[in-house]
Amino acid sequence: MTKQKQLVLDVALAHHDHPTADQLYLEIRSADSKISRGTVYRNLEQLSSSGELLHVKVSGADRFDSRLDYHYHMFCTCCGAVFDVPLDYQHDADILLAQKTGFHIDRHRTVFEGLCTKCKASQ
Amino acid sequence: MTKQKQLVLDVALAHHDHPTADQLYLEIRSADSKISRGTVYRNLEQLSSSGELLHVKVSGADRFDSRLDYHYHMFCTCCGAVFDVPLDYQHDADILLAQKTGFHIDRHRTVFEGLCTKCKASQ
DNA sequence: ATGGGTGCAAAGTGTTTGCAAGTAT
DNA sequence: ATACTTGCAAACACTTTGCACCCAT
Repeated sequence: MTKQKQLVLDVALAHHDHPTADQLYLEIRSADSKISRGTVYRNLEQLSSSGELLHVKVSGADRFDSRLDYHYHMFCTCCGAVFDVPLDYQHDADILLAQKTGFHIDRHRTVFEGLCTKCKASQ
Repeated sequence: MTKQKQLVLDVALAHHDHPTADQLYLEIRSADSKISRGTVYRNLEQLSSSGELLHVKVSGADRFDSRLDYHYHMFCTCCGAVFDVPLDYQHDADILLAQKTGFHIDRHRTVFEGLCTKCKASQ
């Protein structure tokens, strides 16, 4: 755990929205003006594959989440914001699908699409 | 509906796997060697926003699907293949989430991750 | 000294866009 | 004529990578 990696983790964990790698890079950059994009991307990748961060895969730019449990997201198609969703993860679906298909299922990712409260109001 | 757009639609509809835009471009290219990437991408975008194709958003490269009803997908993390999944679309979840959050929910997209039968066997 | 991590810049991948020319109404 | 679509190439956004260098063991 180098100090760059620690910094990447700290900044990512401080977020409760769902920043993209590049947003994190820019923010981290203001704490360590020497750190490079490559290092930030490499460390985000490592941290999420070792389970210290969650990699949220939405089309466009991937995002990172400090919440580690499996949960769903909502993507506002108007402003691009990503929210955590208060619905339970459906483990059953993974089990059922594995039974039906013979696939090995690790997990699923669900992203709801629509308008957040703000954008809904301004339409 | 230009003949380029028709060609894009025909080739896309002929698929029952889930080709990326670029795979479709390369294939279409063999029927019309003059067609450009821009045209293929533009038409795929138009066709999916008008509901003639389904745009499947997976991280990496977006894919297109000839099945128009909302349904889920399974992404093999080993070989990269994308499969349709035999589970019902959970409309309830959209309604429930809208009630809980006040968001306007259009739909959700679910992608299962794991190993397809082939990759599971070869591990 | 050695092995992994870093900064940098270049390359890669997937996609969009500006524009002149072409096509259909 | 007019509005829209095309082909092309350049630009774009996001991410990965090669490499020389640095740092901690």
